[in-house]
Amino acid sequence: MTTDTKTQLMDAAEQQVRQKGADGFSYSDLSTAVGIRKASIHYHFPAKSDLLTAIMARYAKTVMTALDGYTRDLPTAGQRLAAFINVYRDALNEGSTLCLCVAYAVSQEGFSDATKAEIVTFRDAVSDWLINTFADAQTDGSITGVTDPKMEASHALAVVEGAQIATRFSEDMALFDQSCSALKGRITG
Amino acid sequence: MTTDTKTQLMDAAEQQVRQKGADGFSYSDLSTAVGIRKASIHYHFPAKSDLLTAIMARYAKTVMTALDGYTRDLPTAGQRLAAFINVYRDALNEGSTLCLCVAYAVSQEGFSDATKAEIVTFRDAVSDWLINTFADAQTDGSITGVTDPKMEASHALAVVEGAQIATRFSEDMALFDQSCSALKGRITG
DNA sequence: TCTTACCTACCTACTAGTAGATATACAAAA
DNA sequence: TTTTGTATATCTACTAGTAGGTAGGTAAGA
Repeated sequence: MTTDTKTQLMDAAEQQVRQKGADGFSYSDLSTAVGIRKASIHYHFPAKSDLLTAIMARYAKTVMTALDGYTRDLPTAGQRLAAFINVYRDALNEGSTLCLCVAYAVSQEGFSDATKAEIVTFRDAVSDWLINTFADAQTDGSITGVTDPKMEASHALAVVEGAQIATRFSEDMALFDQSCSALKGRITG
Repeated sequence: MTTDTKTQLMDAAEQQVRQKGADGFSYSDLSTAVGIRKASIHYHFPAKSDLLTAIMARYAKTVMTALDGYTRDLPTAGQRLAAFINVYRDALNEGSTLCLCVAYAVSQEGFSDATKAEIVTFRDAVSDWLINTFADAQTDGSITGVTDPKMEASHALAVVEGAQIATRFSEDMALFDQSCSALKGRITG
């Protein structure tokens, strides 16, 4: 099965952004990666900001589909939180790549409104998912000590994103696990 | 009192890195900010990597001096942890700037060995400070539920750095406080 | 007179982006 | 069936602007 050029471009761009940031790659890099002339990329994505927006939108869709899948398939809030942590663990690739959102955090100022909007929408969706998960935990008791789901949600997101940054420097996945273990330790079922 | 050019350059560079990342500013931007010709910057910092290394080293020194001051002046581990969280809170400037370390995280791959070494040294120093703080908490009881100081240290660092990222997008300091409140809530004295 | 701290003028390499030609495929009209 | 038209996806060749960095000169102070 051959992947169409547009998808190949998005794949390569996402990879590069997560490795080096939005300012860390060029259309020239991309053309080498995909095997297409630099100018041809502009056919699919007229401006770099279009590409940046497109990969953020796709990333949001992919992650939210996974999270919604956990809501459907995993019976307890604790299991869903564990799965959530694993999404951010897998995104690391042994420290070589970051979650797209973390990678976007630094360059954020130079982004187009469309890109920024896509990021905010994604973060809100993840937040809501976490709030629901912690609210469920209050009912099913699968996570200890939950009194404020909203607070727990922003705390949990900070932990996994912060753990990514730490692991990025150490290139040791054990540090990610150590950073998250206080959160994981509260899962009882 | 007039600040010397080298310091002015480092001040401007640090500001820009924390706003836009290491790839987000140029010697040209810097020359405008400081009022010196672009070529003259090379007199003080022959290569951009020299400047990047210098501001990381200075930042590390400043932060560690502050933290060591807390160890000296603040009687309980709880008070020291609260002060630590505040360092990362103040670094945010309402969401417009990040801690230099977080700002460096994305571009990290393209850095010189000297710059990387400076980052690692700094992170190790902060880690050690946190480990000592949590170890003290086990003795003075000023933070609840501390059983593993090393684990607590990496957890706490992840929380404050992750909280910075979240706040960066929302530009609402309340989100930083909310993300840290689970950690702060464990301080009893 | 040597050092410090700047300058002008320049270089090469790369950036995003544009213009216009071309090859292919597929469908409607002659 | 052949011709014509059109959309898709690519190409070559180019632009203006910016990147980091260098060469060599200059003015002031120790």
